[in-house]
Amino acid sequence: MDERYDPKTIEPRWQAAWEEKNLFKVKEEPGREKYYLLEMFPYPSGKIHMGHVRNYTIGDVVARYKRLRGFNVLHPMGWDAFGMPAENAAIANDSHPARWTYENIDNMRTQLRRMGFSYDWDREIATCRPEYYRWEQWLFLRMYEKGMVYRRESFVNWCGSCQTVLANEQVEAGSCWRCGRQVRQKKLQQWFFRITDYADDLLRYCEKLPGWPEKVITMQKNWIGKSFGAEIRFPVQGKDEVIPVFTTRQDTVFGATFMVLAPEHPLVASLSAGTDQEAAVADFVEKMALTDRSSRALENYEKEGVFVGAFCQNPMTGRSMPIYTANFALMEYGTGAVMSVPAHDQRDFDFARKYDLPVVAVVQPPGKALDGDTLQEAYAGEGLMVNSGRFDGMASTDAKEAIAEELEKNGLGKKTVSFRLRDWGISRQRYWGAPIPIVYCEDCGAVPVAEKDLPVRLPEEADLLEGGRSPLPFLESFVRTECPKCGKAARRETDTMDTFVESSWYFERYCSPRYEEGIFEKEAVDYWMPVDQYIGGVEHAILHLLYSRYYTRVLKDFGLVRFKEPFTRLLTQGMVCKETVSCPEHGFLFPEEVDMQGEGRFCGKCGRPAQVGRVEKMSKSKKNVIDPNVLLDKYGADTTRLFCLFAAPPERDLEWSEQGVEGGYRFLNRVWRLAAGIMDEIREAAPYSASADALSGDVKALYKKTHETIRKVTGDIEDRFHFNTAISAVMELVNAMYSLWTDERPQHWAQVMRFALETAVVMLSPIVPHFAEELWAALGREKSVLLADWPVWKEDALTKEQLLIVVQVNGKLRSKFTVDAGIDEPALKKMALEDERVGKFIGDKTIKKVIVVKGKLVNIVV
RNA sequence: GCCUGGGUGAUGGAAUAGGUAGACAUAAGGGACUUAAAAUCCCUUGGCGCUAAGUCGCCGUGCGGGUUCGAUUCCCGCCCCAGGCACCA
Repeated sequence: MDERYDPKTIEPRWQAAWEEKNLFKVKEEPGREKYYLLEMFPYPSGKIHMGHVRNYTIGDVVARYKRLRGFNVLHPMGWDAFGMPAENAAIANDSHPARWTYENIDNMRTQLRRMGFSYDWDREIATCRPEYYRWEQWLFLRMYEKGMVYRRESFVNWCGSCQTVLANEQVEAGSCWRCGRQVRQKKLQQWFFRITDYADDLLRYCEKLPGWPEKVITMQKNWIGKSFGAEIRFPVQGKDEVIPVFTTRQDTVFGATFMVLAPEHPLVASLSAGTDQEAAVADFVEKMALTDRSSRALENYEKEGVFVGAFCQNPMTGRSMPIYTANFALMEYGTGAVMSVPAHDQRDFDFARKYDLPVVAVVQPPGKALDGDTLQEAYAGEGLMVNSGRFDGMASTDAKEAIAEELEKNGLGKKTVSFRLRDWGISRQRYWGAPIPIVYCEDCGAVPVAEKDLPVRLPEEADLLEGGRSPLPFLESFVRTECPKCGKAARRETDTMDTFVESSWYFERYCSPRYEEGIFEKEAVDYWMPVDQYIGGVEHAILHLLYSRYYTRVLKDFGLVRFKEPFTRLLTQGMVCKETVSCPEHGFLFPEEVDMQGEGRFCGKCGRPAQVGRVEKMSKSKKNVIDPNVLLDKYGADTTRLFCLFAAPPERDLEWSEQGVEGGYRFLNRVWRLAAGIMDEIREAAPYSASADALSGDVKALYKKTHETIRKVTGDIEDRFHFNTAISAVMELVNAMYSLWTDERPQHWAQVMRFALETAVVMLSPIVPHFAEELWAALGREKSVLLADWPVWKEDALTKEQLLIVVQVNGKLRSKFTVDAGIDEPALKKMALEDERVGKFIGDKTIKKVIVVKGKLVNIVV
């Protein structure tokens, strides 16, 4: 073998060899146990970043490990290829979203190949291809038939000068990010998936995802947000109208002194019509329409509202309650109307004090009398009922139940639950997405496209219009069609689907990515799914994962899959972080713009001292990024992979460190030097596999250490994915081999060294695959290390003849000694008590108790 | 405000079931090799104190309590950092 470790020559060679022998290509093998390992597929933004490198390295290690354990491993990769950045880039570069996307895919695929990941590239998919999204459209039609999709009016952020919708992150301080014009809320007809029908099921199954991180489960639960309460009906005075409200505090209904409606509530306009409040209400509603949602939801947003000019009646007290419309009421939650109980809700309290509305306390904390007129803040806790008619004196928790019953009995309301989760709006007034397969006919209305006419192709010849507007509504060749029902001239839907739809089922498509007869091949999905291990960033903990869980339920309802939960185990890896460096004049600096002089940092542009800022997530805007290509050029893929795994356990944040990378590179060189140095002597030796008893001294110790390392590494990878400690265990083994690499050649030296080295190579192979292949071949192995077996430790090689015993006095470490493993408890106790150093601490005190932990420790209590 | 993590040497991190705190690595220092440097190999390195030498003493896992023979680990209260949600009635 070569004297020098040279990743530049060995890495491309092994990548080519794997590809040539199709080593990562898999198919269903019904008799063999499968393992589906999936990493979240990337958006093809142009370049792989360190976050991808880390995510896919973790996944690749698990995939390769499971393969060595004998599993039939599915490990695919593809592209989440629709979405807005392609449109923005197309405008910026005067290009086309399709061209931009496909070029990026080619570029990123090349980068991923350079990393040596074990993907079955034959299964690659790009969601922007019609062969993919046609099945999304097909499922949309099935869902439409079943009423799982519907259309209604909903608000979007709208820029009047760009004539386009804006995503929330494109609204900057209430104005369009591109032209600066004030954004307004515009009502549009949009398509929705009825995800709320599954809210309860999605919530209930949160308890049945033991392989998911606790924090993701709680995030999902909170997002679904189930709350128990009651719907109460408030009649409007002098009109034949009723305002239903949802409340979780029906026990406080006697304290409801006014009503608040969301500005978008239909009754706001109708109730104020003809009153002297009409103009004021209209102004207020218009003002709210100009305020974008995100700033309306800000914490210290001042509560404001106007009286709508009408009153309703508290069904329990008969009290006349003024009706207001206010900014803090949300149309999307509950019924869009709030019964306001200022004494027991802080928002209502703030509002009541501002507009001088009556405050009536109806729940009193234990041993305290509340007075609505002098109250300083709302009391939201439990207590005793007062001012509540026949419920007075009852505990408020009991009153909740009793009042709900009373309301139900009198037809004034009922117990109910409400969810925070809303239906999933999937319409995007955008070009670069999957067309929604609907046609609008003057006579028949919205009509689904016939199945035989799928896919509805996105016309790639279209160019974006000024301001980034979608060209689809203006593209006659696309829009003009015939009604599938009556054949008359009709117009196509020009909205496209939210890209979260594509990513909600791609993992199922991977099972049979080229299948043309249906959304997927039943046998393939039945064999591979569900995903055994899913790995990705925590930023997708809510939406992507919730949508995928929902979509899988829909597929199950259609009998297309047999399971409800797509991902058995989930790992959310931490972020990749780095310190920021900024210059007082030039702002944030890229690492290559910083001059390092010892500890000092200077701006590469003006030479002034630069500020070293906090360690933060790598991002282009903070310029604290490292280009993986630079690492690949300098150190190679194996070192890059090793660093990502060694510097931190996967779920924690990883702090970039050039020295850490150097350290990884140094370790590989160290192993290489050892292997090259002893290769001639061990090449012909058979790896030692007989009993440890036939060995002695350091050779025996190394043999045992090797078995211990196998156990440690296997446990770390199998149970916890703690690659950092697995690697450190191999480092220890290598250090042990170094200390045996002297001029001495005791008996069995070559066999044991070979065994240790070979074991280390196999265990390192998931982590640094090219490196491992090279050493494996140098050891004379003809087949790829991918086809090797994961090493197995021998229990009898782990047994120790000598044990280190720790002696404590009153819990403090005072002495240690080694004993024969066979020693019995009384003898051990005796040895501990007779120990000289222990004696010093016992002195003439009386021994109260002696605790013996077998094989480990003796604690003497005096 | 609510919910989740987390806080351990100079640094990244280890301690898997309550049992030797600091594995492994980085950085630093020393030595060997070299004309020299780099690379490499070996050694030292939590803090304080004492010593001729240490299998020496004391302190030490954010802070304050508790449980226990024994707590980085379990319980209670608090502080700080990161992430998520946030007028959800």
